[in-house]
Amino acid sequence: MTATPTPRVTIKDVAARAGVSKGAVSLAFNHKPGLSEATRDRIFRAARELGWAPNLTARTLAGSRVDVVGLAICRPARLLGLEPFYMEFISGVESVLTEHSCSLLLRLVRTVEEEVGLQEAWWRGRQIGGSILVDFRADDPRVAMAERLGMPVVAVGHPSLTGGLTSVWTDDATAVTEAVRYLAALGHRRVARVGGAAGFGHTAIRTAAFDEAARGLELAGALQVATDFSGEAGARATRSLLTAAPPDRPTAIVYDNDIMAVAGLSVAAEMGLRVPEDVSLLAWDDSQLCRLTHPTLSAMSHDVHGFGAEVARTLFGVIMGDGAGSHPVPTPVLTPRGSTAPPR
Amino acid sequence: MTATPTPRVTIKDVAARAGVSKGAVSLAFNHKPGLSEATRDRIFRAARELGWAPNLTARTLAGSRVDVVGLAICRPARLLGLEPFYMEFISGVESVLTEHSCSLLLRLVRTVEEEVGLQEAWWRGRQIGGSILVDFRADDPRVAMAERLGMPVVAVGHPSLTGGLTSVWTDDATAVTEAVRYLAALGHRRVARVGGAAGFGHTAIRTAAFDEAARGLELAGALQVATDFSGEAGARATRSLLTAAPPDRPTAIVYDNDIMAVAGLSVAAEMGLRVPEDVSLLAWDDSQLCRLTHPTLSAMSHDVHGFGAEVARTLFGVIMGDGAGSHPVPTPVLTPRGSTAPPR
DNA sequence: GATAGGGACTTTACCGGTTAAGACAACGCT
DNA sequence: AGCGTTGTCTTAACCGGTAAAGTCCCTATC
Repeated sequence: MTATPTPRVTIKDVAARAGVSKGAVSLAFNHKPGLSEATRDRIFRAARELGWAPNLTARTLAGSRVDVVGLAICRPARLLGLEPFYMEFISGVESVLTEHSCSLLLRLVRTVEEEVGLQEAWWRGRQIGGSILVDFRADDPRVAMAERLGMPVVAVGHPSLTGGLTSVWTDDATAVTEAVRYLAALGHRRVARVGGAAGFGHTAIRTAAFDEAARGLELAGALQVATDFSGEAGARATRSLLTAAPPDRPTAIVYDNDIMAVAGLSVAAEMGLRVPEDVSLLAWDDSQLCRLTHPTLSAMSHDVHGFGAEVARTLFGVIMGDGAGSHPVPTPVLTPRGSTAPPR
Repeated sequence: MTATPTPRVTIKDVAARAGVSKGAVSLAFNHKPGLSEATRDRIFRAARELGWAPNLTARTLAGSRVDVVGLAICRPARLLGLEPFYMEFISGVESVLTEHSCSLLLRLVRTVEEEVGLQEAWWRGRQIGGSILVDFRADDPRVAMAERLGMPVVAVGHPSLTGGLTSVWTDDATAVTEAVRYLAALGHRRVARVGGAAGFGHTAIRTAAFDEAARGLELAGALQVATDFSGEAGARATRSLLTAAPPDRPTAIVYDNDIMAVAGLSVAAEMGLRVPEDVSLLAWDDSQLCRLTHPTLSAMSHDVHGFGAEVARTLFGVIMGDGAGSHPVPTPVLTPRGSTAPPR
């Protein structure tokens, strides 16, 4: 990959035009003291006339800031396209990065090991000033990696999974409990949950919380199914749950994301079951998708955009030297819509 | 944004350990001739032992390759989260980039002007080796920009919009025509289209093609509505189209993306109209979403993932010096599912 | 035996910035 | 007058690589 040669204007040209040294130009552009207002003006004028802006690569190499942050997502590419969560999360991250004239370096990887290698290469190569780590699993190798490299990162995930790293997280356990309590309060005794991929730490947390809540409420049934987060898997899981005969069939199903809930909704329709009369459905993540279905989907909603923004803000903090900390963001709250009601 | 200091191992350390000069290490790592096998081995061993990988920033500055490509998307962040298209497109792009150990620099921008500034800064700053330009509009300033900078780019859009730039595009006009013909063949005489944002070039192309097709087939009605691509807008548009009394009411609606079609589907349900008996719906882009609704959505489907991959491949070609060219990818094809049928 | 031609490395000059240290004039103070 | 400050700007080293030019030695050639 060779770059096409272009006559690029450098700091030297600006210095020459302003009649100063390149050091002076550097001082001016970094708003550092040691220059008279007059010279500063001349330098900025010269730069403007030449259309010059500092070369970020050189600036990075020279050891100052790095205005790129990394994000590697470890999920099959095709699956990702479908999940509104990430795109919304990214757009939240971007919204904060943009304010700092910072860009996002994105890469899809196949395995955690591949991600570790990538993050390390990025960091050593000074490609990034810090990184956002997502989708934590138990004993995640990225905890050790970040510590070993001394790389500023923010871990998206529950502190129990992210070791000593600065983390931003939602209290999924509480949210799951709230969801189950709500359904129980409506009168449901047989509740099921279509969960995410078993490998993920947050899935495990939700699974445990669901079990506990069901036990606590002494529900008659509390089945859980693991999926890969895809709509197809959600549909399959729903179909298998709903084929049970009425007394055993769950009267309410909680989904781990909204795309699976949408799939579940259409499976119910396909099986001739009415929502919410015959079965109640409750989504998670609550993208706009939940408001576009009929009936609209009740959901455990949280502000994914704001979540991403908070992650980015926290990362800037870490880069600036803030000590490790745990930043909970608001727990997902129940937003009842048309897909939940008391069982018949 | 300051980088935390970390003892980084550099080419010098590797050179010292292997007992050679750093020039030799550079030769070895770039697979250039002029080194004996024995030395090469020693160098690689030393590098492995120290866990060294070339610093990409320095490599870039020294004027060789740049292994990052840019992508700026000009759409309100919140809207983006919802559109499966981009995430799938990006994952297609990524799939090819990954093979080349190349990363994607992503940024959301508010206006085309902002994008022009950003791309220019990226390019001048040698942050990127090339860029992917999307969402072309008539007289797009990015055409002149790319030519002025001599920056390798690939334009995603019809050649009539992308000037002399290398472009990758789908033949939307033909696809729209096929869609209308299909609906007409089913017996529909009143067909409507819920289109995308008026500013976009591809929207204009589809609008014109729709008009022409409707005229050619002498349809009784061929209304078109512009939206911002959001589900809400799609729902609004559908609602207004379907409130007309039966003789004037369209019996079929074509949508410019799938999210609006999903919204349309639920509006129909909400209004007590059955799909496809009372009104046929036809989506565009065909993400997995279309297979998750009930009824499933007929769609003009194209391989968005493959589209993204082709764009990335083409960009590599341009960077390697391929002349400008026009790369059509397969025209979206009609995939009939459950949401289209002859009108009653 | 002098010369040419390679192969295998090393030297050295960048790339385009940052930054610590140095130079120099003007100023205030004893 | 002599001297330490300040303020303003320049110098030069450095960041971590790349690549052209140079060095050195070994071998083939006339």
